[in-house]
Amino acid sequence: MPKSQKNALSAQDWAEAALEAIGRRGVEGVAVEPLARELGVTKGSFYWHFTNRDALLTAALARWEARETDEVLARVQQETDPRARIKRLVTEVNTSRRASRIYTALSSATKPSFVREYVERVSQRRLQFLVDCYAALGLGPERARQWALQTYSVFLGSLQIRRDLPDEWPAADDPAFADYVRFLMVSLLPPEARTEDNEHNGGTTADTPAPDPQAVAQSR
Amino acid sequence: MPKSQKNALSAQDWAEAALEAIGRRGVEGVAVEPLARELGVTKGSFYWHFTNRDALLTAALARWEARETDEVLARVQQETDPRARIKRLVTEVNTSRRASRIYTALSSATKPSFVREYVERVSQRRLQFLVDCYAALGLGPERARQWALQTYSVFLGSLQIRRDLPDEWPAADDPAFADYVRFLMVSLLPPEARTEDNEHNGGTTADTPAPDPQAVAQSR
DNA sequence: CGTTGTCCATACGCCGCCGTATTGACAGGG
DNA sequence: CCCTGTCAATACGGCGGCGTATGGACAACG
Repeated sequence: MPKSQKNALSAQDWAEAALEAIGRRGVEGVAVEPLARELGVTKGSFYWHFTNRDALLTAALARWEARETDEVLARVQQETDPRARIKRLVTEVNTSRRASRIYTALSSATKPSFVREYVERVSQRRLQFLVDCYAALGLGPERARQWALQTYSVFLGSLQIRRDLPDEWPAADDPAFADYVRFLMVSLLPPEARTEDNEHNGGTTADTPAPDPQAVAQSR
Repeated sequence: MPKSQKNALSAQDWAEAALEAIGRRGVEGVAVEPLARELGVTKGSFYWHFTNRDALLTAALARWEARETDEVLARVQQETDPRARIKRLVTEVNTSRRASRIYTALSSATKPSFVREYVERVSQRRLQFLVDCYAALGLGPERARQWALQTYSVFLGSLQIRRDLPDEWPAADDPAFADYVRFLMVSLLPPEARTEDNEHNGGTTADTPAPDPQAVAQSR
């Protein structure tokens, strides 16, 4: 069974290109022939790797779901203190313009109906993660849910504002950005847990030894 | 110049149908022939009222912009107290599922490039309205902007959550909804202005005599 | 009763995309 | 060598949507 016979494309390459197209042109913009042109090949290649366009979309969605749940949450979970985790999630909004474009594109997509399932699962896991964070701060289930919904709203709304009003949003390197994040954390943490305004610990669970491997920047 | 010769369609009818299609199938879903079928006519009718598809989209967008700025803000401005206005804006999220679907569809649209201009103007005016509300509470420009950004994020994020996780969002008639709104208002009002947790006044500007004409419900 | 202007139906050519069928290049393994 | 399996180019039919061209139908008005 021979393998790479030169510059052979893989199904993963197609799925990644599909994700890129989703971010730039929306789900409807994932068309086989234009994608093939961008990859420097023709449809003949595509229909060897996939049975049809829907199969490509499912592959892309599976990739997206993996990245937006396991990987991101694993990164955030390096922070052990719930406050630091929450702050980390809020700042993660500014990590990738591309990721936010893909999310909003998928969220507003309707045509391949199975897209909604993926969006729902990813959102569900993100929200549950926040609920757990607030529960770890000692809040009851109802209160934790309310705080989590509020924080997740800010998270999603920030994505939207960055897209609709890019001029109103401070760049990640702008000092106003750090100011705004500090401001947000005051509203997004219950008063009992508001011991520090920075990513230091407070004493509810554990310490925060993570050296912040993935930084905030890379935006714009 | 004869006018209505029976059940004649107007350009407004087409624009309204286009808006409906945007909400249900996205901007790409605004196709002339399917729309004509839904209206019980053929393309011949359309190309009498409009020169092409882009003209229809601009008409629909103009309609949308008028409704989402002047009309909504005029309604909210019936509240004279800034706190009541802010609360009103937050609860208005739940007035119309249709309006939120149209907004997210437009926000994620890319293909007719002029769509972005409309979205930007509407977002700009909404945010500015919030900035004015917080300025009326006595905050300085920088603080008012931070509070407004936070509130607008919650506003937009709530739209998104209602769409992505409909089961996690309390219905407008659910008592949990009123609970959540009260909870939000605590975080969304600066401490100095947090005199009441309800829609009563506090004494910064004037009273709140509006009899709440458009209620919250109609959701789901 | 013809004329004029409004509103719509029908028919056509075009283009972009989907999916299939067929053929071909090219690498390894026997 | 040839044979098999991998990856891709080409060619084709079909469909749905856009825009045009033309020809009514039908009211109002003289």
